[in-house]
Amino acid sequence: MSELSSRQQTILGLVVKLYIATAQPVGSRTLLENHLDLQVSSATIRNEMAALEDLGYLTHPHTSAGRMPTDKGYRYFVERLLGDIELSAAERNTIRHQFHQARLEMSQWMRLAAAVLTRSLRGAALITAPRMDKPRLRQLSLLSTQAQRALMVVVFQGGNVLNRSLTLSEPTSPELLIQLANKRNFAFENLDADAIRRKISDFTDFEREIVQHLLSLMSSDADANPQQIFHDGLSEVLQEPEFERSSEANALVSALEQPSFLTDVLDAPIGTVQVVIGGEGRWQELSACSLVFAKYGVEGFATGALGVLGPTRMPYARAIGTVRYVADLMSDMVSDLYIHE
Amino acid sequence: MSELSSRQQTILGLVVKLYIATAQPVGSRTLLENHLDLQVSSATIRNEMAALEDLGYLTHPHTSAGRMPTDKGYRYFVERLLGDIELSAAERNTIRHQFHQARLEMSQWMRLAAAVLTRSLRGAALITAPRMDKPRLRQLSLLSTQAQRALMVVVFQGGNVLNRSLTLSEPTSPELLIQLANKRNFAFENLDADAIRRKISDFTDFEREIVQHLLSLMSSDADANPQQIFHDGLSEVLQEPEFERSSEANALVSALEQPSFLTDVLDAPIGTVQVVIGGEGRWQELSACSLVFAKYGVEGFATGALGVLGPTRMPYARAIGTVRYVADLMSDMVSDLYIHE
DNA sequence: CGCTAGCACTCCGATAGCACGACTGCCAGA
DNA sequence: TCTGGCAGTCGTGCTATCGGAGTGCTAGCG
Repeated sequence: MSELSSRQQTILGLVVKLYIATAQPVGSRTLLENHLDLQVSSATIRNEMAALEDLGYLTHPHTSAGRMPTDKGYRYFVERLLGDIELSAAERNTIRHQFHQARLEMSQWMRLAAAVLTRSLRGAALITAPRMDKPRLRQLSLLSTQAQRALMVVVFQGGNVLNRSLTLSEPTSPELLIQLANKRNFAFENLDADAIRRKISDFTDFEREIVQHLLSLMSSDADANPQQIFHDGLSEVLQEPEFERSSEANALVSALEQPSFLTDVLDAPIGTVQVVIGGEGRWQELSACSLVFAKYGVEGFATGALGVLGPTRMPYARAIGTVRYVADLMSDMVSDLYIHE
Repeated sequence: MSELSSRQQTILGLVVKLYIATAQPVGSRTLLENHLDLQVSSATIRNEMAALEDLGYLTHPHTSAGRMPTDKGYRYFVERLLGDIELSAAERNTIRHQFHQARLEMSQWMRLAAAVLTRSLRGAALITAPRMDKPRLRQLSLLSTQAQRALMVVVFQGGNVLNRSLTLSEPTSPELLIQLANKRNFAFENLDADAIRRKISDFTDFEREIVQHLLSLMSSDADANPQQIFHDGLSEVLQEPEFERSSEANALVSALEQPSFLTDVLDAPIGTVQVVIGGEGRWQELSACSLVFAKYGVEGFATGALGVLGPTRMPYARAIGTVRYVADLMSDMVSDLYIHE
């Protein structure tokens, strides 16, 4: 990314901001009218704009239209021109306050996080539940439901609860199931899947059958335990002018409905906010969108992702600030709730 | 609803069918071309169409356009003109087969039901989890997580599992919690919320605190336990021509995002398939849509709803047949899984 | 050498006019 | 009671036109 003169940076920044605000291509004259403090003429701006276009930061929808940023232009803007992106103390307070009022429950917090992002950014909020990295067993229950059927309830260290109903290969008495659960409960307490797998040779065939189910439940295998992506605010995004044409809107909705899609996209180191602009070449469906997201949770323990999806013409500063703050809050939640002292 | 002559019924039926197939207003000549067996002239058809319009079953978008059905026309069609709406044996088999391959789990079945509806009807599928009418307790666990925090895991008769983390009013030892859970476990086994509430006077303050949480978890109160509505196939619907204009699409998406909205709509006696056409006057947002849905489950025990949302121009016969069949399958699932012998 | 003023040029979008085709409504006659 | 035919209505697609917004270029100024 070659260096831009200071004046080019200013102009690029102004074009991006104005375009974000108005959704209209901005011309040299319009730019001047909105920023009277620019001490140059419109002709100069035209020259600089042409230069920025040659460098790939701006485009033209057609000859006699104003300029609008390219994805590269947005990227430069986000990485180099974005100043202070901390939320104000007042905004932080409002958000924090809402979280403190909610019940101590992950699903509540997720719903709330989505609502906060949606409301403050007018975009679609996405959030995945935190997934445990190496879940360790806390308690295993087996309850008989029918002769060859049982319900397995597993509580993990940290308070995650999963359950699954099993079909058994042979009829089994309720007592036997309880007995088995109690036995394994002590033996497996605090172990992760690998440790349990190492013990598997000690078991009878029947025990092994049960333990296989347990292991499948504990694996973070996407097939066995599909990850729910909670989303909210889709209708907000669809109101943006770029989704007037139904084909654009459709691409977005389809993308969101593909369950695998977002888990592919939402991968980031924890603590940083990632920005994917216009699908960044890799995701055709997102060509009109940007995604601002962050991983939250405690690395190596339990992590999830949350973010906001909007048109490329998105208020990046606010988005980055808000996503970061909400992710921090959610991380606190995870470490508070899951890592009990 | 006044009586129509047999010829008027035929014509209304043909208009509805043709309009559903083509999404174009159908004129008298077009109707004849598609149904050469009609032994009348186009002029006669025009007369009958005019009569049907006077009676409110058809409209005109403008003077020189063909006719299209009104909501009243659709309703007449659905209630009086729809013949055999059983699925063919082959279709039933295909669907049943898919269900038998799935794991024995409600969430899996819901996902599958949604997928089946979406694929066979090209509409958005909606489905709520079965909610127990009077849940009876099977097992209660209390696990200590922090000094003043505990995790409550409740298994209901039938194998539903819910959990919630609690904040306690005073520090409590893990042992005490386990002890309490065990004690209540026996006392509450197989009781419903009312029966438990009747016993509440026997308890110490601390026990009462816990039991309050238990009761809130057992109540089907919408605030305490918001009902998830799973949906799929939204993008299919948005491809229909009536959602070209983004405002229509938006109304639909907003409606789906309002959590309370669908629980209001989806209320029906079990066993029958309900059809809501064009929002039926009550739901503004659905004015371009129809909703074909049914309640499933076992009345008085656990029930949910499932259905399909599409444009009013929807293939009602297929929709009603498919929704009914899938609802039946889901009911079997509920009685099989929840009411263990 | 950089900046500016001015001008020619391009292109979009809105508007109007026109011909075409689809359909209705109606009337007279079988 | 039905039908054939005809006049009338209205949307659609095509074309032409016009104004406006904005660019690119060039000559001239500091």
